[in-house]
Amino acid sequence: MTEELPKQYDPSRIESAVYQRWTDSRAFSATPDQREDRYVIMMPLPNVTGALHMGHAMDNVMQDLLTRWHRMRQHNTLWMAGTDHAGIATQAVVEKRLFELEGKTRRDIGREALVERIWGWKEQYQARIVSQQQSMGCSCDWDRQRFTMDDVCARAVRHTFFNMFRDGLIYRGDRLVNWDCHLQTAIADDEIDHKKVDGHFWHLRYPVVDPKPGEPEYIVVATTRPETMLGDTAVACHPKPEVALERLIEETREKLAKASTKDRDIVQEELDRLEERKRTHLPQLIQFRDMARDGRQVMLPLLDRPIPIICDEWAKPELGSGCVKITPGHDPNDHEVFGRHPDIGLINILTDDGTLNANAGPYAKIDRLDARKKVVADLDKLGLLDRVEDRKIEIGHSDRSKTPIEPYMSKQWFVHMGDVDGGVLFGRGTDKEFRSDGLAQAAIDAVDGEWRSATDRKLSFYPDDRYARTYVSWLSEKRDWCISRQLWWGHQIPIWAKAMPGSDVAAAREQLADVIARDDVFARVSLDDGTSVRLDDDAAIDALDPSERHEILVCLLDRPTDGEVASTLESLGLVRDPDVLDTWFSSGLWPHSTLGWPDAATAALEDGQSTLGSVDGNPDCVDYFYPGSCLVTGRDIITLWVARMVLMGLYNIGDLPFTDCFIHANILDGKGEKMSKSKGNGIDPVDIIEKYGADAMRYVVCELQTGSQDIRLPVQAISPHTGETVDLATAKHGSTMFTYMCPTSGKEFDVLGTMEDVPAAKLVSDRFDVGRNFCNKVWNSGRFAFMNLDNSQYEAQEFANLPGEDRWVLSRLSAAIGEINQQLERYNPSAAIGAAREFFWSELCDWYLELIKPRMRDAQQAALASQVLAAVFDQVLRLLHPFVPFITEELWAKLGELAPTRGIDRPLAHVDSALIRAEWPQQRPEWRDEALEQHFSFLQEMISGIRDVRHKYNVPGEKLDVAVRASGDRGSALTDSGELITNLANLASFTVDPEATRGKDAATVVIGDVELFIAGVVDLEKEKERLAKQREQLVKRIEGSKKKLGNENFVSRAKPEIVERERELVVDLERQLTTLDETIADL
RNA sequence: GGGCGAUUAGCUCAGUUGGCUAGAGCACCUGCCUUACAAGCAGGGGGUCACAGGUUCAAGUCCUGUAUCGCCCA
Repeated sequence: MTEELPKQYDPSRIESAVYQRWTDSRAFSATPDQREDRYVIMMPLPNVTGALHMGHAMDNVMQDLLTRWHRMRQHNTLWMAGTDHAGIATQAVVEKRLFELEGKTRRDIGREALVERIWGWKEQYQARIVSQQQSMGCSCDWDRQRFTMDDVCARAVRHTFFNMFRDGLIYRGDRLVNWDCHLQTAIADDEIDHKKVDGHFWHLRYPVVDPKPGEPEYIVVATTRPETMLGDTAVACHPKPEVALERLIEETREKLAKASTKDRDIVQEELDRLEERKRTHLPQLIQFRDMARDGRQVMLPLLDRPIPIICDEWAKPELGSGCVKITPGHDPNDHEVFGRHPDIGLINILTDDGTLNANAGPYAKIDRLDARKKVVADLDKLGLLDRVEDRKIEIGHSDRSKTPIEPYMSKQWFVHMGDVDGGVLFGRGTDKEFRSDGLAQAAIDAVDGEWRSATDRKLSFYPDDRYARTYVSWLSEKRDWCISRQLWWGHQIPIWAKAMPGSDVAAAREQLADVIARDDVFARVSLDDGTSVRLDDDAAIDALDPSERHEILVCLLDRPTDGEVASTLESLGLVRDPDVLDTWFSSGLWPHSTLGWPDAATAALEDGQSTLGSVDGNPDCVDYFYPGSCLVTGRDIITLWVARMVLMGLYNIGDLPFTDCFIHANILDGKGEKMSKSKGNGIDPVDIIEKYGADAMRYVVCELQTGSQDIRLPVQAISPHTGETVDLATAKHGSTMFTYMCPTSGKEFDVLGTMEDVPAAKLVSDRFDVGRNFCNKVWNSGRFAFMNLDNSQYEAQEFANLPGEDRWVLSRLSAAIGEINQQLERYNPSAAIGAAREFFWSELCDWYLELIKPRMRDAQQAALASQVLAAVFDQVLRLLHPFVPFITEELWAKLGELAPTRGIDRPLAHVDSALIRAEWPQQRPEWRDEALEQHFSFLQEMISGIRDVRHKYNVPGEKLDVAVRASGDRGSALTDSGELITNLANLASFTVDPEATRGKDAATVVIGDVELFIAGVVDLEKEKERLAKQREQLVKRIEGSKKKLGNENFVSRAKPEIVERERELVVDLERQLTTLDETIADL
């Protein structure tokens, strides 16, 4: 026998050693081979901005669960790990730190030095993230780890960019973008946080140029950003104010008719206002319209620039004066107006850093927010400030710098998402090549339509398909994707450019002839209207307008090219674009870039990494592991990332990166706020693991993952002053949002770990107690098993000859395997682990282990009992392994020492391998025995009944005499189970007799059709009371059922089997009532 | 403003196509240190399924509205 295990499970004693065994034996590594069954999960790459919290732990545990499950099913399983450079986020963190610690900006130290510092930050956090993931037990193939900026990924980025540029899907254009003045970069729509703040609505007067008699002297326009008036190029009024107003009134009437009593007053008020407005304002609105048609102008104050009055539906006749100022350079809606009226022109008044430029005249070089005050003051002085209104306004703030976003015209690079004439070719040059209308449309079809890839794949969302709608509705907008960022950290755009008049283009083309003839170079000439022509398209080049300014854009395919070709380009005056690509451009390629695409054989690997090319005649990694299986993530990045991966995968390879998208819950804190490190409510999974163990953490996380319902995890801090736990949902804050008061010591502590003078607290949650308890139970069931497996031998057994309890536990085991499989297939980890727990704890531990204890003490019976125990325990460890891998692997090793061969009718496979690679349990339908299970339920009910009486009459430890009145099959079955009942109910004697009667001091228990008489315990009054209570409940149920059956409609309309079931129930209940009544009468 | 969710025991959550007495864990109460496990065992109490209507023989489940909370988009 091996050394006895300690009574309490101590995860810290085994976890790192077990993990070491896995990595030493290369248990996680995946290599292409001849297996058809394969399973590939690409980790949603955490970004290197900071350490992981419990939200990431959820994501990682779900992936590890699926990975381990499939690996045990003997699929060739790859879980690809890695990290994301997260361009703007990481640069912002490092810049912020640079400023805080050294008082320097990025411009002070320069591009190269900043990028070097960011690499340093990345190394630090990547290592931290990987160590966190390893503590959790993540079984990724670490040898294949990638980083979105490493050589393999960078090459994929370059190839994709090149191909898209060649196909005309990437273009450069002047666009209104969301500008972060602090970070000085464009940011994507989804990086903006809309906040409601107290603001003002300034009403400004623009004098009418040469007003005719009866015309107003000025037109009033309103704005929340008065400084933008410096960029105004028009004032707009509605082309059909009378129609627009009438329509609004009509709509409001309809709304009123449908309004609830509560809203009625508000809607009525609005209706009154509109009707009043029609009476008072309509003539003036019509007058404005006529002035616009007449080509009249207003004088833009401060700059004294005449600007036209135009008609456009963007003007709202129901609001303010009915006229609106048009600032195409600094407002997206106004920019659309400009699109309809290009003649008005567009003026940019901003510079990159948010100060005004020369177009702002006297306001140049002033910050926009200071200029706002000055503009307002100056207008006021001129008597042109009509009034100022206080108002809640919504302002977009940069997610990264937390400063207000400005709409800003700038040259940016875009991916064309919409449909293209002639369509887009996907998977060019592969055997999966197909054509679709456009990039977005292909990604929509992947989930929404009849479309299937060449390998018959489509995309589905689990466990709730409603997220397919989120995905489709976002893609349906087909908005072009701005992929350039004015940052220094990221993949620099591989374009060299030079602007020149059309007349010079032909000459430039001659100079570049050798370069553009190369396969790895592609050149275009960008035209003013945003389109472009190929530089090698002679006819198009000759047709260029010689007086227009054009820009030659040369794209280089690969980094090795850059050296020689770039110097040629630069000698000709072309300059490399300084911008970098949006992070999602590289992470969108993740499912194939990591595998070595476009050419696995030549992928440049780092030391110690597994090769991506083919080995021993097996396929290379791209061919074998792409398309993958499942993406596991939270719902917040469906649009950001899932959609991008799909369209990039389709474009480059012609197939989906995965077929299943498993959307799991987000982890919230006790107050219902999303967990985040920067909010101070983020629990570090490592703190949980230190306190409870990795398996306990995993167990609870699995149990929490039900549907896509978000999960509340009450957070407690461990006070650094007293060591006690403090619930953060109710604790009082200290001097800041991130500090709390320790109730006992009255001292302050910090939850971010960033304050210098305040001690930091670890964050934990008592929700993990459950997991720790579960692991301890598993551990102790192991202790029990090992104590009894001394002489365990394997000998093939005939299932039918096994004792009842053995057949019962094997029947239940088979059911549990089926249930666990089904729940895992449905992406319901909570139900899966619930089923596993139910079998392990409530059936195996609570009943089976208790049942075999007497057999274990009997030398004759011990051998068989321990053989069955070893086999069942083997299966339990396998079933639990994907959920709680460390403890099961440890116990598995011990089990192997004691019972090297295990099984019932045949030896189980893989007993000598590590559990992580052992075969997943097979269901044995022939072991299911429903009748036996029913008999056991009956026994369990009887034993509970006896225990209840024992408890009620306060005879906890005494051996009792029990007689049962039962006959026929039931009687003989009970006779057979006599020993079992005697043991579990702790009886002195157990007799079955069709004629048994209640002794005068016996308590009675009625279960179904039998009566139990428990001798020597009864207190007559108490017994009457107890039975009367039972009778009352019984009568209530009978009445309920009879009422149902008395209902004509129920009998005629309900399904026959439902009615029949109800009838049987009444018969059964009434029989029980009769028995009970007899007993009561007897008393 | 538009869309999607949620509301079930003190807490955190399950509850399949409507159909037996609405479940689990934690917490609580009672009794047990029974030689695997007190991080355990045995027993128990606790719910007008947010509210109001409707459909149905039958509603936690389906429909409509209301309230509160959350998320996404504009």
